[in-house]
Amino acid sequence: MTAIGFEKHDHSHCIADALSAAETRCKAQKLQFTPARRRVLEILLERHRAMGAYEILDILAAEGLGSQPPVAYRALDFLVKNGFAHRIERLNAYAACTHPGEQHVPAFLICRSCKAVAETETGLDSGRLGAAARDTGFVIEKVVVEAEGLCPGCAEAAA
Amino acid sequence: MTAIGFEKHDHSHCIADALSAAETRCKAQKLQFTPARRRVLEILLERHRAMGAYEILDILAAEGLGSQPPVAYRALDFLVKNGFAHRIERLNAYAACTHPGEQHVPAFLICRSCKAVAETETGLDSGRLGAAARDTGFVIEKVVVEAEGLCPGCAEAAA
DNA sequence: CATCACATGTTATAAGATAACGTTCGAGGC
DNA sequence: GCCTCGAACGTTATCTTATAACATGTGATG
Ligand SMILES: [Zn+2]
Ligand SMILES: [Zn+2]
Ligand SMILES: [Zn+2]
Ligand SMILES: [Zn+2]
Repeated sequence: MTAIGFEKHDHSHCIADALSAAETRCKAQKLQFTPARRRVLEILLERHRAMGAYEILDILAAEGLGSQPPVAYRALDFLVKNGFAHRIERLNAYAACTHPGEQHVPAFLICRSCKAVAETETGLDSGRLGAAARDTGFVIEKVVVEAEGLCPGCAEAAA
Repeated sequence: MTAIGFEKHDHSHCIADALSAAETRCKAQKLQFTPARRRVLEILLERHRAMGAYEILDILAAEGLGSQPPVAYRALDFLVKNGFAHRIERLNAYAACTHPGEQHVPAFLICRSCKAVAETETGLDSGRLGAAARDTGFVIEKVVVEAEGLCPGCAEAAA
């Protein structure tokens, strides 16, 4: 039982499921799901939270999968580029995507107290931002939407 | 004439206006608008774009206003905390607020080609994100909305 | 087997940010 | 006038995050 998107759930299987789904998709798209890449995704899925590159690197190093920064950054670049994980700008951290494969614009709810991160989604033309872009002629290619605040649990504890 | 929000305008006066407005507000709110803080805001207004802390520090250093990182970071912290400037997560950079004093949630349009940054605004409950937060009981305190793409000028040049 | 693309190993360094500690200086109380 | 306090500042050192650059391995293709 781990907090995911602020809800509890038994996810003894969902790591394996997500990994095998990733494996399948990599095969289909001729992407190389190498041991380091696979292990980094697995780490993100296990922890089910945002993790810094160096935090991940520490784990890889302890397991003999490499000890230099590029090892972690290369794996993360691969995962992010191919939609298996997201970078969370606000935290300089990374988290496994909760609905990989589907085309989507992720948005995050970040608890400033317990550091939990939930992924939800938004549109590329997120409300007024899209309107502003259309007004000015700006062509949006990517949108970062990250909210910071208190998750249900921490909000209750604080009240 | 400088690009502001992707439009051209003569802003020979707007720097001075913004500075005196800041001065007035600081006086009213008993905030100390010290030389370093004032100069950093002025630098951001002059350049009218997002600038890194070290880029600003270089200028301060050349002018004898201090040469160590905390000098720049302290001034920027003050400006951001009090709404005179914004931090742009995606760029690890800072920009003067284009409508200080007014309570608002800034959103940015960032040109990946020419690096221009335009500030617009959005709501705290930005569309689907707000809905997701309400569904889960998450309490949003702050929202980061940053879009990356091509400004009108660069989009045209690329077409 | 030659070649090419891609992944990896490794070293070094760049870029961004903060911790910590002492000093200065002005406003408000005595 | 003097004391005291807090906010700002000066300075040193260090920490975190990220990338440049170059050498090496390896599997697919023709
Ligand atoms: Zn996702
Ligand atoms: Zn929480
Ligand atoms: Zn603003
Ligand atoms: Zn542009």
